[in-house]
Amino acid sequence: MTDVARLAGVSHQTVSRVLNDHPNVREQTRRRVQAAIAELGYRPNRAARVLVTGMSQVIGVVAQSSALYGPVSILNALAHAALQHGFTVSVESVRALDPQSISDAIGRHRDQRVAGLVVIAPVESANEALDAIPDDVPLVTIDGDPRRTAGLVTVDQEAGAYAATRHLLDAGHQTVWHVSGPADWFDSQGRVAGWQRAVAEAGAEVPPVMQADWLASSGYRAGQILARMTEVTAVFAANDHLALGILRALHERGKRVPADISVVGFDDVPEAAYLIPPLTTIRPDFAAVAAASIDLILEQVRGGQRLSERRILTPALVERDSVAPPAG
Amino acid sequence: MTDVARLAGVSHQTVSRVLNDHPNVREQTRRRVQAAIAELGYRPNRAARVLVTGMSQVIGVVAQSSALYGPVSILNALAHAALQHGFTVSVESVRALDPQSISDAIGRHRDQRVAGLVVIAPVESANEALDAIPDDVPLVTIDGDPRRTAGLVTVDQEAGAYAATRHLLDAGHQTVWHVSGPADWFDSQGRVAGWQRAVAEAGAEVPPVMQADWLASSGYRAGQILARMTEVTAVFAANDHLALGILRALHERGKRVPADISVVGFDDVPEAAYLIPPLTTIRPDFAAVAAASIDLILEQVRGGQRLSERRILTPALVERDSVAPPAG
DNA sequence: GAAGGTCATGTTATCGTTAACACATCTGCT
DNA sequence: AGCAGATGTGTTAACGATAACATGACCTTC
Repeated sequence: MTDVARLAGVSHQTVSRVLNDHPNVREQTRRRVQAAIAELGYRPNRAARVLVTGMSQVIGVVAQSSALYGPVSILNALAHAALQHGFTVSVESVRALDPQSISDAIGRHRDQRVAGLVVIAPVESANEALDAIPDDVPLVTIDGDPRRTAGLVTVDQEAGAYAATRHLLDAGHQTVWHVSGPADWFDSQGRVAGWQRAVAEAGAEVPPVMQADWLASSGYRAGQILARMTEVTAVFAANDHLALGILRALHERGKRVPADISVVGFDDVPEAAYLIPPLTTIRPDFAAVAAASIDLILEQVRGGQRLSERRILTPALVERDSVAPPAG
Repeated sequence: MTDVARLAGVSHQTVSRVLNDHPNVREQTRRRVQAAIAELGYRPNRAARVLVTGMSQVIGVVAQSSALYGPVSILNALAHAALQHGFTVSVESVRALDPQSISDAIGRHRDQRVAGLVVIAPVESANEALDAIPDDVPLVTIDGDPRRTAGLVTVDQEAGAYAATRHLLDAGHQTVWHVSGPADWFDSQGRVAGWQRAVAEAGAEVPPVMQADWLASSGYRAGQILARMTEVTAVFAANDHLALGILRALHERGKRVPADISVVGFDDVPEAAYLIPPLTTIRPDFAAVAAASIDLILEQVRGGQRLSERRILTPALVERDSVAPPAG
């Protein structure tokens, strides 16, 4: 920086002003400094800036490491959205969402002096660590506890589940079965709630929830059971991978989809359109979730205070070929 | 840090020595300092340390943002492997792997003073940006150009493809067709080469390559063509999602798998075992790729010089139900 | 034309850490 | 006892940026 200042014939402070777009610099001086920067290929030292300002241009993200489509899509979109505002994201992946792991990850972020924190906190056990974060750190949770008052961005799981179930009922099914994600995920809870509401509103009997995790393997196991029950004609799976496993189990036992049983998924993974049969599903807008999160966090960074605003995004139904009227 | 020093009754330099595990500190002093650190909840300021040492404990990773299973798995495993050595990874996701985007990402990493760089560089266009990196920056490329001499970690695409093709030939098929990934990916090129070698070695005719990308949609299109050609009895797909699309297209046109046509994929995504039928595929060890990369980069960080070592990992065949002898 | 502003720039102090060197105090050996 | 070398600790300077204040030049305004 000293070299740049010397070459441009100004003080280092003026260079700093040019770098930070301060208003009080003569146009001519600014150009001279910029030329010197370009000529020397100078790049500012972030660490020095962070040291003196006490804050980096980085958004810290905490997420569970997984290859699940939803979280991965959100992560990618977060990086992209942040970049458009001149920020970088730094992701701390945790193995499991226990309070200790989460607060370790948050600690590592705070050591880096991140400007704000985005935590993908889909389970209850995250709350404890979240509550321990000092109030002066901007915070947004994605898929977090709907009951918490902090900044929250999420897709409306209940509305999506309601739409999926409603779609099956509208096709003429008496009732709809549900294969759910892990019980401790808020996503699962919301989807169960939306499904129950739709079935109950239709005056139908609400079948018991079939508990699973998010993977095709557990969908397959649930499907094996569903295939044995002759009264089942419609299933809403909590995500597309579960649906994939169900499809396979039904196929194995000679149940045709959608002729014998209709299935709806959730997420609209890229493969959904190429399953046998193409899967009707619910599509959340992950890019919008990310954009809203970055928006909300930057508002807090600029304002210097916590915001407890919520942004809830409604997902859309994508119709394909896995739903038909019941056989009878 | 000054507070800690005062509480422990030592100088700040001694605190620094305790923090960095310097040998010349009396055991008793060390304990006193550690107690003070714990009592005050002191955490060192990374930025100050980076400023003075000129290097952070961060490994910079450059990857294309995508939800593809392979890259995502590697990313997660990299973070985990780095953490075990006290390092953090920082990922810069680029939209496309053009030279400009890559060198921007590398520039952002260097501004942060990363200790080393891991670039997932599966296409030729990455080379240009890679060559522009100064020699004193530790560098490892994953899935990079096999012809480059820099540190390289990759799975042996050719061996995997050879095993897949061999497996089909061993089942009795006259020849094997191949649906390939994008032509500019080294992964694709390696898989094509392995497939060709196996077919040629068996003295069979090598069919033309069917060009696709990595997505189920293009697998579906390729499958529609394959299904029309009565002589096709065995297909090796460059990845599992392609295979998924192929499976669907074959099913639609009344071709049974594996009775009429056998299919092998690549990657062993978690859903592979639950396709219709369960997919025989090649499983690369992504965790091992990540571990080798971190290993190799840390060796360079410690040694202070570039290493042009290569670590090539052989993937394994996973047999399921999508392969059978030809019908005739 | 003197007072008071604004504008453009420079000077100095500071952020929190590690490096380099200086200085005691021990240890073991002759 | 005396001295070399190890051991433990303190002092000072630096890393590269921004903040806060100081300064001088140029406008207004009455």
